[in-house]
Amino acid sequence: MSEENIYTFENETYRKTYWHTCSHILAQAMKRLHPEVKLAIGPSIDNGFYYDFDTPEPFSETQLAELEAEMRKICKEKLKLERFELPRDEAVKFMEEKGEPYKVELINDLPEDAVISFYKQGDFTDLCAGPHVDSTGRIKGNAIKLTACNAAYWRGDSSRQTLQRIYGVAFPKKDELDEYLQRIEEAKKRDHRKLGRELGLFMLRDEGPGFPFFLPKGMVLKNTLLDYWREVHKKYGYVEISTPIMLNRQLWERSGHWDHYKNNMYTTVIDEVDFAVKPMNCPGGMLVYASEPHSYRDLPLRVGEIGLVHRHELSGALHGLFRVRCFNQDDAHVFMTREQMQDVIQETVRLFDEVYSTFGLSYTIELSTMPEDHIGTVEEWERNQDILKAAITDMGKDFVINEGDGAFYGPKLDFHLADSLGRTWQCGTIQLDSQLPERFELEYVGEDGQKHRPVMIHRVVLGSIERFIGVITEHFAGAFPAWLSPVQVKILTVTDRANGYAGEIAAALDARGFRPETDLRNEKIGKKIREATLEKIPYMLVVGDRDIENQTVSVRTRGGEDLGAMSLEAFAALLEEEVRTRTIK
RNA sequence: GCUGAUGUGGCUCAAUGGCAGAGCAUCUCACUCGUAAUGAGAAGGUUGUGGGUUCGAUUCCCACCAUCAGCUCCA
Repeated sequence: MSEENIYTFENETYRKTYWHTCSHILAQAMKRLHPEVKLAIGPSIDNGFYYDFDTPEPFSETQLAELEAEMRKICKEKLKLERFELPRDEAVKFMEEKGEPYKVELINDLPEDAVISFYKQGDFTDLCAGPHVDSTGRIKGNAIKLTACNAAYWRGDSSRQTLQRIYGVAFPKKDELDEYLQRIEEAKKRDHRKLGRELGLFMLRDEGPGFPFFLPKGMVLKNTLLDYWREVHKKYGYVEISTPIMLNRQLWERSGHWDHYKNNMYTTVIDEVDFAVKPMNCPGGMLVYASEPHSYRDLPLRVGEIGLVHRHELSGALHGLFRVRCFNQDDAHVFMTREQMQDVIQETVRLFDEVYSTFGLSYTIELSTMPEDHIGTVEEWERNQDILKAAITDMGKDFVINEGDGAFYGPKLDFHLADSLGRTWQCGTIQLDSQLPERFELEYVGEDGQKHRPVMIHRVVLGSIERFIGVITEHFAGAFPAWLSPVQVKILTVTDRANGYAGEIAAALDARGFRPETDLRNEKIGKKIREATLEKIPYMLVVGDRDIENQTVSVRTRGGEDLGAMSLEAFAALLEEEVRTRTIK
């Protein structure tokens, strides 16, 4: 294989190495221009690289441009990257002499047996495990772009000092960099916050930060989504309940939420009793289960709830519909025997697959394990983690482990979907829980006539309905499939002589359960088409004298395709089929 | 919550220490038109909120609120 082929960006390992070297070049440029700045750490990341620096002031755009220029210079200098190792005490001394306290801390925290390696390029040396490309000349200087400078905590710990993180991207060719930047620009156009306003789906106001308002069209979308949700869940044997939005403190103490999450809960006092607005639906669900005796014959018992929950998220974390303080969870609790656990988990994953594929969404799975702050024994946790792992492994699914990120009551499988910029958002989750049944003393009567304790899963597919709407808005760039589209057909009149006919068409479509709208304005047809297209309405029916005479509608799609004149019957059949099969176009 | 940036009609964006402007949207009038923007006119603003500096603040300063990017968090 030739060298050209080894050093290809298609190869993820090489790409990461390339970016890693870029971060060292950035640090070297920084040291040349600002010798007083302390170095922290600079890895490659999924889509580029960054380096954290300790400096009192953030870097201005001008300074970033200067750094970029210096980086280009370093690339041209073709400095060899040379690796060497030092014993721990010498490594510490080396970095102390260089006046790099962060590096000293990193070295000191390395495990006893760690190999402590450095990379030297010209006059610059950095602590680094590597690997790196062999020379700074490998890096294409004019395809490097420093994209942002933002604050980040030293070692990700919010109680420690704030560093300045400089982000960058780099490619082997200038064209590829331009293409990448172009793609980011394009992606911004499908931002659900922008589309949400343009399409009249939802709004956010200063009067209620993090509390979204749904507008008429957004409400149609939401309700259509919920209709679909109910249809799927009915098929999988779920029943639906609704539990109160506020419950007393005693209940939250019993569930453990008061101890673990009080700071994120909205509370109030009613008749001198503390109440909390629910941040989760489960305690209410426990009460429903416990309200009557259950037989093993009833299990697994699948109980769904579209529950409105409130959580006091940090102001800085709010983000359109992706991160809000009040949202609807498509929650469900499945109560079962221990023997049923694997089957129920797999059945749930199949349900997830069915739902996500309806939207053409792909996901990644994370298995989150026992957090420090947990209830239940370690053995119980490990047993439950193993069950989750076995269930998805058996289905041939890949997953990554997210150590210590489980819910306080149990391990979970999280299903992440990506937004327009490739940022991933947790939507679905399956949480295995044997703690709450214990705390709420849930029981069922077994075949043996004795009382037993069930186990349960907490699960959401869409996650937060609000977040899911945000995700699919970006996924479809606002051009929802016809079955979901708030307006499915817009009837556009050529002249006002067609207004009556347009009204009849609309009424006929409405009677068949479609969602039509008319545009009877005294405007040119070109303008009406343009606006309906921008509204991303799947079908436009142009009606004029000719159509009245022939009793037809002239069909155009939002994609600009002219399907020609056809009878209303023919069009309705076409749309009906598309809606029935939930076709994605 | 932390660091930084931003906040001007419904929307997108100008401008200035001295009368706040455009396009789109809205309303009115004319045009009755066949597949991505017809023309003319009108109306619409205490420049996020509250203080301060100044003869005068939308502009400069401070605080707060919200938004944006990132960090942290996300049961």
